Amino acid sequence: MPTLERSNPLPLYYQLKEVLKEQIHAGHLAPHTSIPSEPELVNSYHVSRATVRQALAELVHEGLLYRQHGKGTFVCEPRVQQTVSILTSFTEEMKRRGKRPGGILLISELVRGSETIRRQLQVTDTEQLIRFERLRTADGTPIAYETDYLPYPRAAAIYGRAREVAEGSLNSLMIAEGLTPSIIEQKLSADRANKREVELLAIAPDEPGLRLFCILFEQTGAPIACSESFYVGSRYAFEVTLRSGR
Amino acid sequence: MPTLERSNPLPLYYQLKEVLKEQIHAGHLAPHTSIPSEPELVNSYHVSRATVRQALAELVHEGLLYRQHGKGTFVCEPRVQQTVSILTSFTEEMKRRGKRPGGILLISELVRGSETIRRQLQVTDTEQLIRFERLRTADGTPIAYETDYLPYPRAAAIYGRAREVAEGSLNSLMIAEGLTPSIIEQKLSADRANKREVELLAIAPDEPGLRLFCILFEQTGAPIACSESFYVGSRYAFEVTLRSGR
DNA sequence: CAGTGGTCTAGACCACTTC
DNA sequence: AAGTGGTCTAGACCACTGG
Repeated sequence: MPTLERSNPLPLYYQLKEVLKEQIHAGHLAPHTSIPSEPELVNSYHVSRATVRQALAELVHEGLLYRQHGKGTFVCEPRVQQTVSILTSFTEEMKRRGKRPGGILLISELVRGSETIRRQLQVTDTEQLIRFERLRTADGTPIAYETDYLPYPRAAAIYGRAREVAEGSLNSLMIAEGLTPSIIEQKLSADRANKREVELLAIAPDEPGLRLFCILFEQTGAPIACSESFYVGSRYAFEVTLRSGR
Repeated sequence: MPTLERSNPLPLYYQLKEVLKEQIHAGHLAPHTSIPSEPELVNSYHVSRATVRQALAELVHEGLLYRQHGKGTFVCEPRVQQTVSILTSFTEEMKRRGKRPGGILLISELVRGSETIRRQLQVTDTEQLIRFERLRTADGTPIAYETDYLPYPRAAAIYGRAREVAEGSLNSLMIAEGLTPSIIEQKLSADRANKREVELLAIAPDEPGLRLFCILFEQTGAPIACSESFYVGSRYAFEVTLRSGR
């Protein structure tokens, strides 16, 4: 049994979480089997009950465990453990699905942008917007056509590293530059492709697809990016797993 | 200032949550303003710091508050406070959007069902499935066509109250019968309508729409229902708000 | 420096489940 | 009755933020 390190800068409850996660993912704890009780964990790891409970509460929130009053704490089924994923990151999602993510950066420029987008990004009247146009691929097949907007003076570092966006890693680039998306607001509708999309995605003009509008916010609610994408219907479906009673 | 009742069967941390929620929704605490600090709440409500922290932690999880180490606890913007809602309940979602939800129960029957659906609902070889077919409307306009499946012996009470499903409240009926959906797995793709959908929804044969496959699970991961729906693209768009770093 | 939230302890009592 | 998780207390020390 691994032990928790008090010299480790990571908190004890976090270390305990990692240990339990590791045991679940390694298959040492099968779905619907109970994990050790709170007093047992207290004795095994030499921490207080409050620390154990903080670790367990977070794992319940993350969908790895469920608890039943008077009975015990149990391991969730793998399907329940899935992360929520209606495209927080195209690149990450493709990897999750076992596909090779790729892309082409078609345009990167500074523009004024429409009033709607300016309002969404809450820019002042004189500020400009960074605009990227990207073709996104999975295993080499074009899947979607995406346009991204970021507020210029704020995301200037991103614009300077535009070449890296070509590889499809805008999301990780934003995190690296200190613009961490914490809230994602999305609107998803069925639509037909426009001319440019038909051409670049090489599809029939009446092929149905999914149009996704997306606004990213920081934890505080400050907008840091927005995007519009068209996903070819026959090549991509969104998957979402939600846990209620959070 | 409201006080917490120790005679109240509801836990103190829960009562404190309700008080804070009430103050936020009433607008007494504006977005990005700080709420009282932990010691202040301890003194005001005569509870321990752990109780205060449990209340605050849950409100952070629900997207009502955010915290900054060393600075304070702040009220999130309304948009961040939105509930995640890619259709956990059509009826509830329509109310949220200010539309009058309605529906027509076209069919309620017991069937064997396809092997795919039987596998998803994990029924034994001899068990039957309840099958509902529903037209779902908002302000009288047909929005979607939905087929629901539930395992028969388990959801027998639902079948007995099938008439109530007509009003579109299958979700609340399930909760009332002790089948509480806790995890929702959804797959959303762009598609064309089939003949029956074209007819019942009164749309053009090539009108694009959203096809939603949905499986509901209990907290334990046991499946309790699944459904397939077709939403008319020009009449409905899905909205999702996600909070990462949960 | 004082004030904030982040982590942690060692207890206590209760409600629910199982036997 | 024994074991489980649910709630609650009264402390403690730390790390981060601001003036």
